[in-house]
Amino acid sequence: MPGKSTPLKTTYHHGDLPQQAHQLALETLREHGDSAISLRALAKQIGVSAPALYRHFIDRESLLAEVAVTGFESLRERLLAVDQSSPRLALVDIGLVYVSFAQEEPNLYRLMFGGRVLPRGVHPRLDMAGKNAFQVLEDTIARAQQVGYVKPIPLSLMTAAAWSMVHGLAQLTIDGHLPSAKAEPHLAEGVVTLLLDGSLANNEQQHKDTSS
Amino acid sequence: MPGKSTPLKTTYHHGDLPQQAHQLALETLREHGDSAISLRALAKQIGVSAPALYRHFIDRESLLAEVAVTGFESLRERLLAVDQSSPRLALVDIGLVYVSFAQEEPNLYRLMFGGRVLPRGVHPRLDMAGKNAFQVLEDTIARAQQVGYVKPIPLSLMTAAAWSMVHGLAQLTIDGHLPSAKAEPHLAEGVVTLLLDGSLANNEQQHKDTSS
DNA sequence: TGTACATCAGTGAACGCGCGTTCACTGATGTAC
DNA sequence: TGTACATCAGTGAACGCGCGTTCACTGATGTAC
Repeated sequence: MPGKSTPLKTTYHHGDLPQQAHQLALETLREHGDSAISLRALAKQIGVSAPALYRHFIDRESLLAEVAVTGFESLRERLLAVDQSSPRLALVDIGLVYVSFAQEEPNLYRLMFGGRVLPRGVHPRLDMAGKNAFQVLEDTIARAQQVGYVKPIPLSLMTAAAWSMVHGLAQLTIDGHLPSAKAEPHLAEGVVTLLLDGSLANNEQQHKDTSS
Repeated sequence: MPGKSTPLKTTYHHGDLPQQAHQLALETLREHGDSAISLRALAKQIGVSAPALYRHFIDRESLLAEVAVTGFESLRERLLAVDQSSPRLALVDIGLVYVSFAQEEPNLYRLMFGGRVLPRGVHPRLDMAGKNAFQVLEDTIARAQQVGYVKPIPLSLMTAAAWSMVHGLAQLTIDGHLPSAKAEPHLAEGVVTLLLDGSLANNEQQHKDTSS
């Protein structure tokens, strides 16, 4: 029965346990949230004994941390895919991609940013992955600032403001405090452009943006 | 032994169970987060049997909901206490008070807005309490708009933007993604004024603000 | 003012559950010679 | 190419735990007359 999906193998060695556990944990997370992830249940579904998982994960929390890490990596990739040819549009798009990610993966997003389950400073790889994703946002702002598009105020303040905005918007919509993307398709766009064109944009000075 | 704190009573009736349970739950939440709240542990600490709590709370979740409700009420009171004589200053202060609340009560704030533990639509009183707190923010923006201080764009959009900003800033700082208020005392002020003076403020038109 | 009685707020015992994790182990795999 | 041996990836059993919740109950309280 355990060899059902790999009928050629006669051995009881699974061969793919860590990846499969990771994948199943992610699916459970998506459907039922992080608190529904249990090593015993995972092992049972995979068809393996629970202690087997301890060959690959130190404990439950480090499995969660791994899932969160890949979450940050996938967020980072999406952010990197944004067209950077126009600093202004890039900023808006970064914000929208960010919010979309949260809306498509609410439970993963909550795990990544929830704070309760995986506090900062405990899993260095996780902290690093978060930083890397965040870095894409900061780089985009820095680029826009070099080109004169955003106000000449400290980059860290600017970034904090932009990040707060998209993060807050993401959280409030996935938690049902603000109308969802379905109910109000243009809310995110409105909010993000309001922030960027208002707070960040340097309206008192002609900038050398290369976009149309 | 159970009558230790109320030595005059000879009866085993507690008399104050719901309030005391509520209070102790709040303290546990503050120190260890919502997942640490258990009815059995609560009852044990109070010196009462666990089933006794079911005289006053339908289940664990409704106790959590009650705690969250009082959280919203206390947030609302703090927001209402803000000086409203100057629309612009009122807006900034509302934002700062909001963020301070989250920083002072991170676990309570997470319970109120976490989304995982208490989803919207399940506890009507909770939803209402959240709405009432939010309303203070909206009213403040509306007032500023009437006076011409903020841009003439839809109130709901404006409110969503302002709320996203403060909520995001709150979450990111309490979860350690942005420097804490201790490390960067002026971050919140900078971010909030950046938003308000930039995105919301109507810079192209003289407004009739009554402040200095 | 006294009493019968309904209601209320507790009790202890128990159900049934799932969890993370450790232990001593066994069988499979890979490697050095 | 064959073999001894270290290492690796699983196993079943068990530890110890706390949880939410239900049950039938008892003793206290409040109320109608």
